[in-house]
Amino acid sequence: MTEAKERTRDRISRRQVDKFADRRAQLAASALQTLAELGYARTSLREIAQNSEFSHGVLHYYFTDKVDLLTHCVRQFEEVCVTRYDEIVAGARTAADLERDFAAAMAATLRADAKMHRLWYDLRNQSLFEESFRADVLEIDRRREEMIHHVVARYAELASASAAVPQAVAYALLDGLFQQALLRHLAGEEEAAAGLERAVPSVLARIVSG
Amino acid sequence: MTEAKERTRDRISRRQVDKFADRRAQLAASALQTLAELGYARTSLREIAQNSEFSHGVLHYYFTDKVDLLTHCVRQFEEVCVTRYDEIVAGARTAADLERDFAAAMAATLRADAKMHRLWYDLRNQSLFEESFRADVLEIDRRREEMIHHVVARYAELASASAAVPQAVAYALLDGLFQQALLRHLAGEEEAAAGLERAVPSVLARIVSG
DNA sequence: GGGTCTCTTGGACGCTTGTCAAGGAAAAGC
DNA sequence: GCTTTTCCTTGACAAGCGTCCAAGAGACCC
Repeated sequence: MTEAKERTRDRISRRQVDKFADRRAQLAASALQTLAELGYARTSLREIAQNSEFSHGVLHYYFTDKVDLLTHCVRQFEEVCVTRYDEIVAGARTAADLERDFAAAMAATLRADAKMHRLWYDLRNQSLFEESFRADVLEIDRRREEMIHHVVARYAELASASAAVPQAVAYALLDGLFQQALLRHLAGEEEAAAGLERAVPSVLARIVSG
Repeated sequence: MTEAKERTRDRISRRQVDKFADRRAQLAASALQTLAELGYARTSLREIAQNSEFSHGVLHYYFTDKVDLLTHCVRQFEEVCVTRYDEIVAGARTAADLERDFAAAMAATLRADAKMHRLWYDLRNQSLFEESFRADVLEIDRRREEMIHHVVARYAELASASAAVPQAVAYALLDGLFQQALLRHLAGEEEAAAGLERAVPSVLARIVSG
């Protein structure tokens, strides 16, 4: 076999691999949309297929089984989840800036992505019952914790203070705050996001000591 | 009809009502046990019946349908959930007492009732997708908030300080802390409860200003 | 343009689910 | 003790599930 042929074959097989991966991603996106709408408990493969442009049989061409699909979904979800506050941290010039912008960003994502967030909590909870996703879920949670840590650390730096609680605790507190706001928001309480935006700065101030 | 007869009939009908309610409670208890074990998504009526001493058909004698049963479960769950820290609040003589005992109690219930707690979070999350339980779930959450408020208010009183955040925020923070500890505990992390016990006092101190 | 390989469809399977009804067992009433 | 009422079991049902497969459609190479 000539080198040219080998290169060609590589290119083709790479293209196939990419196409395969792309379709997997596309189907996983449809699955995530369905999950966000119906929740884990009521999401079926047929329902997922119906939210895509394919028929239900194709799912078993791209995924070995349901767990494989859902695991892929969780991993794909991660990328959306985890880079949300980076630019805010980078852009803030003062502690007051960061406080305000971070609170506003949390409120904004609560309003805009409520269904995705409820899916996240659903999947995280599911991992308490099913071993299959647990590793991936914990990995995402770890990254979320890091994401919050960046905010808190930068905030402390700008405020010439230092974090007063471990980063795991800081994450737990802010996540609890957000989850409670999500609960209210999805229950129809109009002021839920505004309440979150008001609460975040005071909490942020309290978890750094200066 | 004589008065005696009326009294007798009342007594009998009351006894029947009580018996009916008792069996409903008994079946709901089996359902809760099953839910705590399998999670909402994988709990079926047949599975519930198998965890009781009856066959699956009886569930439709005591409950009109699955939603009726699960709603009853949620309500029944409430009573277990909500009185947990009352005696600690009553017994504490100093702020340091309360801090220590409350943290210890949280760690203890995390260790002892982890499966019940994961069920609670599962049901609360489910209510974000299904309207049916939402009202009951929100009511329980409101009571949990009050429960936490009692602790915080008493703590502030003993410390001659005042609560520095709204009670909804205090609840959100402590619940977030607990949930994160539950996550770690059920993932097999041995020190999760100990970590919670260590974190609670510092958080408690920070949400009252003195 | 015929043949090969990739991709997709739609139907079939075995199983589980919630629901229901017919009938037996047990208890209550007289 | 017989009848009536209450309670419980068993088996059936339609629907939905995850999974698999035969076969067609389409892309691609020579």
